[in-house]
Amino acid sequence: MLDIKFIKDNKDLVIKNNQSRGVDLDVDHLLSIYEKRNTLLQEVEAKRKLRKEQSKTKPTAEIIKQMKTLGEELKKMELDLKDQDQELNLLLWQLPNLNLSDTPIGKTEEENKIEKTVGEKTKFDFDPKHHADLGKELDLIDIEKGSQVSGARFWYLKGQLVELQFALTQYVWSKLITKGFTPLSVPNLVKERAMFGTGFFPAEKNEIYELQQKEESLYLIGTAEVPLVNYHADEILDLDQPKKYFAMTPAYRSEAGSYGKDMKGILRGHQFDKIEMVIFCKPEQSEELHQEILAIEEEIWQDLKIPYQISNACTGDLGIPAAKRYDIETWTPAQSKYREVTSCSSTTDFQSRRLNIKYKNANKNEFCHTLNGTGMAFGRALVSIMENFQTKDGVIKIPKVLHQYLSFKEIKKSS
RNA sequence: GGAGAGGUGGCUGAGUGGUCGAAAGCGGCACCCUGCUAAGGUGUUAUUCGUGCAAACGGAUCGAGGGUUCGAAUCCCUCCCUCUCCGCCA
Repeated sequence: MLDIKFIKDNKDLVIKNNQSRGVDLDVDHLLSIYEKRNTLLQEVEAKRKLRKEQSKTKPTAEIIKQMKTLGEELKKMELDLKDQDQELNLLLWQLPNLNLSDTPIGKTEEENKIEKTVGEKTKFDFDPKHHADLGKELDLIDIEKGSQVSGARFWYLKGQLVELQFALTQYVWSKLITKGFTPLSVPNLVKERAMFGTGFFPAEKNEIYELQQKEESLYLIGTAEVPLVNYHADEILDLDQPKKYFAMTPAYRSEAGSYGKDMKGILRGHQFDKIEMVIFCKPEQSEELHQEILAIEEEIWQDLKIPYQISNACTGDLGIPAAKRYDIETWTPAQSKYREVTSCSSTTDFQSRRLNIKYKNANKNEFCHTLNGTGMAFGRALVSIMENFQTKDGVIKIPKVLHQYLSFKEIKKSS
């Protein structure tokens, strides 16, 4: 969320920023509502003052009569005020974060900027198989059973592939511990406020599963970012050292609007396991820490020896809360292209303002910055390994860095 | 699931219809005093919104939202949360 006063003082900048992101929102209208609201607010406050003064003493019958009509007027005005506040908020909620200066301007992901490419695209002297086929042949992925039990975009992973995921978990886990991150085990169901606070609502509401209860609905997290960032909601933090957390959770995504996309294999499902990092820091540290998160993500793919490229997401491809985002895309032989496996964003003070997360500052407590990044999205990591490490005989080699966690060095057909 | 008790400022905790944004204590900050490994004294110390260059002034906030009332921390309703006992349970 942006500061309404900032919007007022930097109208042109906000309009330009919206345009760059393809967000069509009438900022003039928003500001006029704000003006209207403030005028009304002043009138309401004047009336409240009157009432308050009279209420300090026992009033006469005459005054009680007057106050009664005043009360009725006030009630109407307060209702109006509430409407205007709601209208204002509705618009404010939709405003995207401000771009950082080095976020490329563009409309679609086609215009994302490839910052660098690392490693050679894996070469095969045979036609590399699709992970879905490998998964079936080696009895590692059962998509039919998944859809039988839960519907499309669900699956079962089996045997050594699950062991491989477990090895990846241990590997990423210990790496993040080494890097100074604190592991958290977090709620996977959150209240509406948590979703609003992190910026998934209202924009991406259709992507989130809702669990209706008696009264207040709960929502299944699409990423551990949500409970991690909300962990410090309404707090004033001591940020002499940035706070670094990570959590492993399933990520639940309804994938509304991606009908027919990536239907083969396990690239896109309603549920996948993921390790997510989140950092709380002072504003002046956030750009450096963003690079740090990216460096950790890179290190992981380098360790695994999987070729990748880094993409700096253009304005049109950024989510509402992000000011800047890097994606790592690994080489996916069966599709002969780079596919997103991680993403890390700076949300600057967008989330902290919504969630009221401040840090101790000399004169005045200020909103902190929040950053998030994928440690590992296991589904797509498994795809990368399966496809890049396959051999002509239909065997999947295990990356060296994982050997210490496993009792086997390759996955082959059991005879 | 059954029965009960609660949610007040950074913390503890008083306050059951008006003079309460709220006693007192602790903690924090400032100053004073005293020369000894520290104690005492005095003052100050919530958040947020609006008007204003500012000083300042005003509104709102006692878990959240509604209601009753001329007036609500206080009464009523709903929800959220915490705690205790019983039951159940990974």
